[in-house]
Amino acid sequence: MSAKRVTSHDVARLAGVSRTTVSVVLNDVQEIKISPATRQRVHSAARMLGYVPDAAAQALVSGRVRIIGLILARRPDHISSDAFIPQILEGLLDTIHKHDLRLLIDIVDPEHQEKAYLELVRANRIDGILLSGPLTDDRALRVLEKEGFPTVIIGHMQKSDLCSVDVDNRAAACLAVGHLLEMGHTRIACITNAPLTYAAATDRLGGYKETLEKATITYDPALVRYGDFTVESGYRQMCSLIADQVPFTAAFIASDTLAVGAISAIQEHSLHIPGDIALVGFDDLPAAKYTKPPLTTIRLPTAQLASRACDLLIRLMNMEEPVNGRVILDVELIIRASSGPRNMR
Amino acid sequence: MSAKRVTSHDVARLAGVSRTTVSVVLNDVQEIKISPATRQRVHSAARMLGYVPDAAAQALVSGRVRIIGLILARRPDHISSDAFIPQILEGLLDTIHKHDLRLLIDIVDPEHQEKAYLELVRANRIDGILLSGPLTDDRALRVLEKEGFPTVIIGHMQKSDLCSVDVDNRAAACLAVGHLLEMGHTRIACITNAPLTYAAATDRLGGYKETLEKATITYDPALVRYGDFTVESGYRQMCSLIADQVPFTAAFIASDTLAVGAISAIQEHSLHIPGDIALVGFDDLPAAKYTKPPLTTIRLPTAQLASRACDLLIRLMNMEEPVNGRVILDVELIIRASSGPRNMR
DNA sequence: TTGTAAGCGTTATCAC
DNA sequence: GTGATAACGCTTACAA
Repeated sequence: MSAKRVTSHDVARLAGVSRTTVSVVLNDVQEIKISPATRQRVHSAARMLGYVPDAAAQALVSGRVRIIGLILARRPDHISSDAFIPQILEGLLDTIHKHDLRLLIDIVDPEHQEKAYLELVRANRIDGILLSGPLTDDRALRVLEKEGFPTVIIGHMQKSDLCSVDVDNRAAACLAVGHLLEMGHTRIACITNAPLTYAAATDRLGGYKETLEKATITYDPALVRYGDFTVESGYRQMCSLIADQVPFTAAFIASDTLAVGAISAIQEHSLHIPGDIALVGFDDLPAAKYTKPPLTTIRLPTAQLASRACDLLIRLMNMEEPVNGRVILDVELIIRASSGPRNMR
Repeated sequence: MSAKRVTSHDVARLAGVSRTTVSVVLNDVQEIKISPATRQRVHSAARMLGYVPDAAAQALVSGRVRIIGLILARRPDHISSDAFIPQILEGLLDTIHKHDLRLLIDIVDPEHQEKAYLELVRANRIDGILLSGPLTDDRALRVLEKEGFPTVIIGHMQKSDLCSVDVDNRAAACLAVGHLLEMGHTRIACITNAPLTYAAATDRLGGYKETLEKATITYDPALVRYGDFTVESGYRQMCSLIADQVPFTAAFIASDTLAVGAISAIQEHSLHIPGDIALVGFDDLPAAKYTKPPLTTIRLPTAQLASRACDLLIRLMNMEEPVNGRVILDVELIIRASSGPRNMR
């Protein structure tokens, strides 16, 4: 069936040297001087045979597998439409390739994340973990933290000293709502991206409240709805807002996904965006540019988040104590047509 | 730093047995009878110590790493907005988990795919390969084919006997264009999803031509444009079609991504969809449901494609010669508002 | 400078 | 039934 494996032994024999020499030459060990001639012979023998060292053998002896584990905590029914996953991958792959690492990916249900990654670690399948998603601070994670296993969170986790790379969701929400204030709106509704058990949802709602307070606008719970990740929930909650007849001229939708649903709801009620209701979303998903009208939103630097997290992780893996275990990246307000000035009717 | 690794030795000692017994018990080797009492002792010792066998050691001795490699051939600048990636992952993960496998993912530039996966194979990092994307039939791939390394293509590759799971792009295009014919259109434009060097693009264009021919409509090259994966190219090519003033009342856009751009172009020219130009897309991306108007399109069973490919691969890995090396899955025409009947002006 | 030998943690083959 | 012992392919002291 498949051709017999080429081992360092074969290379050694062809080059007329010992396996040690092969290893030394190919790993470019500086301490040991090898004559250029031998070096050359080894290299060409290796190339000729198409020799690639066995990863398992290397791992067994070195204790490192050169694989990073990316654990995505996602609800199973939301994976297929998760626009962040490709962005995270994009951010990761450059760095990973540059360091000659590989990426092992696993998606776990946030409800039962527990052992998924602990087993990866225990089996020595990965040298470090990148975590993304709505994480609960579970036992497994605390074990890793205590053991000092290289771990970086893309996003945030409460009550944890693990390294993380995140945006300031609260400040970002302030930016979004502040923009609506500037456009002259004072009755601003809010639909959260998720239930408040999710930290990001709480933070974004917190930013919303804070901005209103600063502008001495009383917080009105009647203008707030709680979303649930999906387009449908955006649609539903916007319908609910409109149906309640509590007047508002703008809305901060803490997720573009939900905003798409909200737009649909608004237009079904024959209301105009931004004339009747101005909209600001959150995330700047690829789709945001192509909604009708294009959606003003907060751009999340997802790829950079991932790439910075990866850098941090690699430093942890190399035992260089990271200078800064908590990185906060800036977001950007992307102004498009959905957030026009208040309609002067 | 991190706690010392728990080995089978530790488990053996705690259970008061030999390492062999530990291995036999934990791997549930049927041929060797172990007394229930010892069995029990081993299990509880393992659980107590949190023992997980070292993957590298297992791999070294068994020759299998229990990892599947997913190679995505993608242009680097298109990764972040590739809506297929999450769908593929979704299709894969169930099967992978069920078989206690892991997923190693790598994204390679289609231009320089060559060695990326060959090295993974040579280093024994993966037991099988899943390939997705516009593949060129490169040398590396032919080597793997000759060696009989378990490989399955999600999609299609010309001149290759590798296993694959795909849709019939030509038939799918026929479905799309046929629908437009049924709606009374006879002047139907076409924008391909990609340059014709990509097999899927050729096939879809072929289906377009075939359907017209069957309806005895002469193929008019002036109505055909060649897209290039991006929203922008969809926009540009639709502008070009409109600018040329060759009359048409409908268009088959062989990718939803491009269709989004095309919609934008049409509306910028103050034309109405479907009144002035009816549209059918291809792929049924998550966004298709939320364009304005919602996009009629061909639903690609991406997740199933991936999951079937994974099944096939696992059978290959287990040396069970697959019954059927070429699987073709059905597509579905999703009729939404963008493909209304011809405007009776 | 190069080769010899030990050991990484597991599984598999045997005697016991 | 159970326990030594030999592989798997590599790296790395250490010896030559």
